[in-house]
Amino acid sequence: VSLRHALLGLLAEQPLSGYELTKRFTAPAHVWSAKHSQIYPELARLQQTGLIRQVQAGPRGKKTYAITDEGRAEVRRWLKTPPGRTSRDEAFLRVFFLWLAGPEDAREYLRGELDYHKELLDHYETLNEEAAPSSPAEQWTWIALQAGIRHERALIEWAEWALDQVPISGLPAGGRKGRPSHGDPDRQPVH
Amino acid sequence: VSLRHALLGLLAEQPLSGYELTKRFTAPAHVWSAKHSQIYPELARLQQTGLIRQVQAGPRGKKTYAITDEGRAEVRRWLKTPPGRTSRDEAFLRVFFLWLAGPEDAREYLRGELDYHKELLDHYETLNEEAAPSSPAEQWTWIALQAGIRHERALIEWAEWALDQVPISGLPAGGRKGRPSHGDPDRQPVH
DNA sequence: CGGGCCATGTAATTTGTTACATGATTCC
DNA sequence: GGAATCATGTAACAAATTACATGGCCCG
Repeated sequence: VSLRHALLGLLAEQPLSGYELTKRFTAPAHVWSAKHSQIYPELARLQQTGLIRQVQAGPRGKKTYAITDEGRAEVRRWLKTPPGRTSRDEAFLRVFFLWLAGPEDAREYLRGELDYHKELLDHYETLNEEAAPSSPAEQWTWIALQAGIRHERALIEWAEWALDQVPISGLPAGGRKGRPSHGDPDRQPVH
Repeated sequence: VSLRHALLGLLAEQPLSGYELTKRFTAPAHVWSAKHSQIYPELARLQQTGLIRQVQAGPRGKKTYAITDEGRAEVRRWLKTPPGRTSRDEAFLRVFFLWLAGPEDAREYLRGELDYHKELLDHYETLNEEAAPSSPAEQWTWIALQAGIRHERALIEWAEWALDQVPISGLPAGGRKGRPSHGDPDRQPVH
């Protein structure tokens, strides 16, 4: 049940409403994803169990929640348990099956990945330049951001390399120049 | 509905049984995760809709399935749709909340991440050395493997860097030596 | 006064996990 | 013959998505 802890963790930093929390989980560079229809009931449950409490009521029925001491204790307890390792990356999954597509479609897919990760990197680097972390929470967000940057850089380099691995069909042979050998010599390109 | 396509994609390479598919989704370096209790019903559904068919029956009630032409077409169609981008990385999520833990616990967490990614990298590099991809499917698996390797390397470097950012409590100041400045100068370590 | 966003909720459905259940084969 | 692993399934529950539903506030 990680959504619960994600909500608690964000509320530990500052009081927020369900709507504001939803935006955090929907934003482009989101770390965790969830829809409002999952968040509102979860907030209700958290309040019932005393891990958060409503601290404000604004216009339009806005409810702002803050974490309680029990909530903070729960996050700390959670942080000491081993993290779940269930990875489910659909974009990455598809790479394994690109042999089913033609070289044309495969290249298009990789180009799409390249663009996506370039955009994300760009976004992260903007955040990084604007960043001036003062609070501990902001400092850890900054540390996490560095992971994002390194991650995106790695994937961009990979996508560029991968594009170089799949031949350009429709062009006479010789379109690509020397590819660095990698482990096994004479590795043939796909297709 | 990505599990469906993951199953189809694997069956496109070779006929497999539910049990064998389950192993693929449970293995350490798995790209997608699923339990047998989700896989068996999904296989039944895929068979009913004609995307796969049973091609063999072995001992112990083993059923081996193969993809059909319609199934292959469905994978190709899927590959042309934009990939889902729902990221949910619990281990990464926790980093944002490490300010709630003490420096001691934060360091321990990062050390855990470092170990985990080192082990994975080691595993991937072993696979890479053993790799001799001949079929197109194996070649794309190999290309995907390179992404994994770059990914793990990036995260290992990040974890090492991050460990250097959080002070070692219980030791007199001066335990750490010069940290490279990164963007903003004089950025203070956490806590 | 109308369009866009703020703001919250519930219901229906799908997806995923955990637990329950069973039995065959192989290897020692 | 007993333990490990192969092998498949169902049921109950939890988590997540999609669709339904409603209304207030703000700005032009």
